[in-house]
Amino acid sequence: MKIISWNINSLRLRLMLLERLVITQNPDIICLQETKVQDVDFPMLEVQNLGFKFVAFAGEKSYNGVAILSKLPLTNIKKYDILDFGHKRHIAATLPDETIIHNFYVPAGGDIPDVKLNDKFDFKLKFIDWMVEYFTKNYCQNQKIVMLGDMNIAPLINDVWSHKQLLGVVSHTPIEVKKMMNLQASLNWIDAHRIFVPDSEKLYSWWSYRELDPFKSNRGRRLDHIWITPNLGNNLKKAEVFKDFRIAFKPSDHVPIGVDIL
DNA sequence: ATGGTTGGACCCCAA
Repeated sequence: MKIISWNINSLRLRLMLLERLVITQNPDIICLQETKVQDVDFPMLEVQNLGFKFVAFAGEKSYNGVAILSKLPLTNIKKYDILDFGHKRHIAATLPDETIIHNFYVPAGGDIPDVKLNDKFDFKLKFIDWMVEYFTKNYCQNQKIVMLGDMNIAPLINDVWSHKQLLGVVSHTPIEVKKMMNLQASLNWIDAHRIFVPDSEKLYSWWSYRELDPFKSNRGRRLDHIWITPNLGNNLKKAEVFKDFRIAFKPSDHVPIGVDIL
């Protein structure tokens, strides 16, 4: 089973790129963030024509929005309005083999890494706390969970182009990284991509639109993640980053990332 | 040290 996560930054604008992803990678499941489409305008026909019979989405006008596109039946679909901000940043569903998929779009957190000066940063930190509490309280033994999405945090030194220069930049500040480590510890989550790419190697999933030639300057960050519970560890066969999508025509600033799980 | 770009709505906000 191949599962892909992608912050698509407008689903309707990038249906052609989504089609390319489906044709080249043939995933069973695609989890999207920043769909930027309210539910009444969701391009259901287009998505079904790409082969996804089972679709779950939670969207709003202009901002946020998440979706799960699946070739396998989805049951027990859940959408949480985390911290009651009215933001569509979470959707979850259960697969036929009982594996649960949680798709998150964690708040970016604004520019100033200070909760007293910046409400958005406060929201981001509390959002991660909510995730920790949710998984701690709701986990049942032997449950298989895939938790993925745009976490908007690059936790490791080699998840950013310059650890030193980004220590004060929202996405790589010590306080966020600590929160993310708390979350990782909550269920002993496995960071799928770092099983295959050692911590000593640079690995990115996002490059700013403000770079003229993103791969030349290569000032990337790994903001997108796929984590699995330890009981899925032996089933994890591959983890990929589809870098080419960053230099496609009209790209998202994030590229799709994927895992193969038996 | 600063500004650079994009998407979607509206005359700017969030990223």
